[in-house]
Amino acid sequence: MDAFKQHIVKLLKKNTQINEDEISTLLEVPPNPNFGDYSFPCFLLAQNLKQNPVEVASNLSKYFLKDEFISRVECKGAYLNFFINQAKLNEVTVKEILKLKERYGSMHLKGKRALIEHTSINPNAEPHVGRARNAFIGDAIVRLIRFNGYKTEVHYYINDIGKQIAMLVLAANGKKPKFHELIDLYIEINKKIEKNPEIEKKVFELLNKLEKGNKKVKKQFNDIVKICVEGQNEILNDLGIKYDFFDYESKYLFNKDCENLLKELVNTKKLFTDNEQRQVLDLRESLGEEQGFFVLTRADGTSLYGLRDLAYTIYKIKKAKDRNIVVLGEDQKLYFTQLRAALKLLNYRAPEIVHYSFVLLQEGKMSTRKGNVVLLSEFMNEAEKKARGELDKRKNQDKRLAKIIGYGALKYSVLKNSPEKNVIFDWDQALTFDGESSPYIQYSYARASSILKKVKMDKKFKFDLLNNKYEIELVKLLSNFPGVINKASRDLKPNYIANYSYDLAQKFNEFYHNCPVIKESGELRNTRLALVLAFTYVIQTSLNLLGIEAPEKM
RNA sequence: GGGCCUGUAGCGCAGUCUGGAUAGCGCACUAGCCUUCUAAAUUUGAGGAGAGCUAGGGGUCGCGGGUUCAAAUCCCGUCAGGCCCGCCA
Repeated sequence: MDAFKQHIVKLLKKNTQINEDEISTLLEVPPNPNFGDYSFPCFLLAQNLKQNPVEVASNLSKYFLKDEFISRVECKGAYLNFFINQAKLNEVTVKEILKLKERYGSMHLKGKRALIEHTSINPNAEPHVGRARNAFIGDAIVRLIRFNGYKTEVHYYINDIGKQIAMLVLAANGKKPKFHELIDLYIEINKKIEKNPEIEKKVFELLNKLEKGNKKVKKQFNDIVKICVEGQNEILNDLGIKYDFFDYESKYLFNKDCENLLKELVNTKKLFTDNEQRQVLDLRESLGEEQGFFVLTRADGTSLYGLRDLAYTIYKIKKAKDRNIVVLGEDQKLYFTQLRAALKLLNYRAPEIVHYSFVLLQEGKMSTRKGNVVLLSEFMNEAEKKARGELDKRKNQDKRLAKIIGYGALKYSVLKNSPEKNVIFDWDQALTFDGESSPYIQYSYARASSILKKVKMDKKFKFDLLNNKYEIELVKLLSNFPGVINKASRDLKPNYIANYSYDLAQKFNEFYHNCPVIKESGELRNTRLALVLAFTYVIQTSLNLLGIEAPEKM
């Protein structure tokens, strides 16, 4: 509807002497379609003119005539309501979609490059559903910016030298555990350490040997990390989530990056050694007394996570030409502002950040250490099982379909929520197949596909025939898609797309119910078929952007 | 103690950035419809299934104040939940 809005803005500018940007923000979509498609509130203008707003609206309305884009203008109270030429919108929208197909809605950027790091789960056990939130959001963002034309590389950061790995090395005791056994080992060793803190000393001994380059210890760490990374990746791949680069934290420990970085930081004059012999960056200028200290090394000079991550982030900044994005949990908010401030001292532009809040359980927080988690693999199995059950009821034998539907439901239940909201995990809600869920959306696509398979479309359209409220609302929503993509990409919020795709599916189902296609004939049938086809492109695109497949039959 | 995020119907959410005309949606609940083209069932009727449609009930937009012609939306305060605050990652 952009062309229509621009047109109205121009007309208003001519007649009010207000500048375009201001008109554009004032111009709104009325709450009720009976009030038109666009509405201009005259309160501000009335204030400037020192006149009654209702009179201003009524005077202004005289200047607007019917034209190619506008069918009529009405005033209602202090509002000037514009009704657009629906036949024109139908034609512009449907033709555009049929021309661009699955590219419709893209921002069509050229020659841009983006880097995104997401998931980056600690390699200590199987991921739980809380961690999956990072992967789903990250993957959806990757799909979104790729769709918009960016050449995109996806990174996964592996904290392969942490305390947790040392604990697992100790727990494994020279054996090579299977991936699914790691979580129990991890819980067990945590319990042991809690009972007997002496064991923790051994953990630090291992870490120390590792940092000094002890080959045997290095290999033990590698073995555990490898099992973990492979296991995690298998699960994520099964969900259709892929990475281009796996970046190992150890690389930044063993190469000279951290050392060089410290030298660079000396030049900022903000680096000091505290009275416990740690190297600390003073960020009080931007972050205040409470949170202004960013500790980079231990007393013995070995690096802390912050320093290694700073080195890694700079490496990414140098690779990312246009957009550099990272997805992190809400627990890292303060940490990230420190990182950002440190980068600023060095004149680097910090990555764009997407924070998400934690998934909680009814009984409280999830903790891998304590073992009170819902594992992602468990969630996936349940989702597939439920979908299988539904398919059996319908005597559908398609093997892949259970995953498409089950995993779709699971991803959708995570992605539909705004990332900053805490979510309390609930099996029934997470696995719902009705209402606001991905099977509902997929179903609408399947219905539309089925129509298209049964009849052939002639390209004899007559767009003014799409004139009942179901058709009109469907076209309008389709025409909003590029705007939704734009916003989602600006704010890095896949939930906008999730919410949109549900609205669209709902509008289609209303249309489906009220507007027969196959039963009709001639131009009406053809034009409706074109609308159905346009719908399938858009709904498929939006599902794909969430990492959800759209099946033609279900 | 300090900082950031969240609070909208019994439950789960959208709307808050960019203030605007009766606060939307889903689940659950009540009453209908089913006609297409997904699936299943039936094919006279009746009934069943459904991830389908329509309508209905249900709201102090956490609470208090302020700004404004106009506040769920902006500002201040307050309460509740989540996250963080120097050798974890």
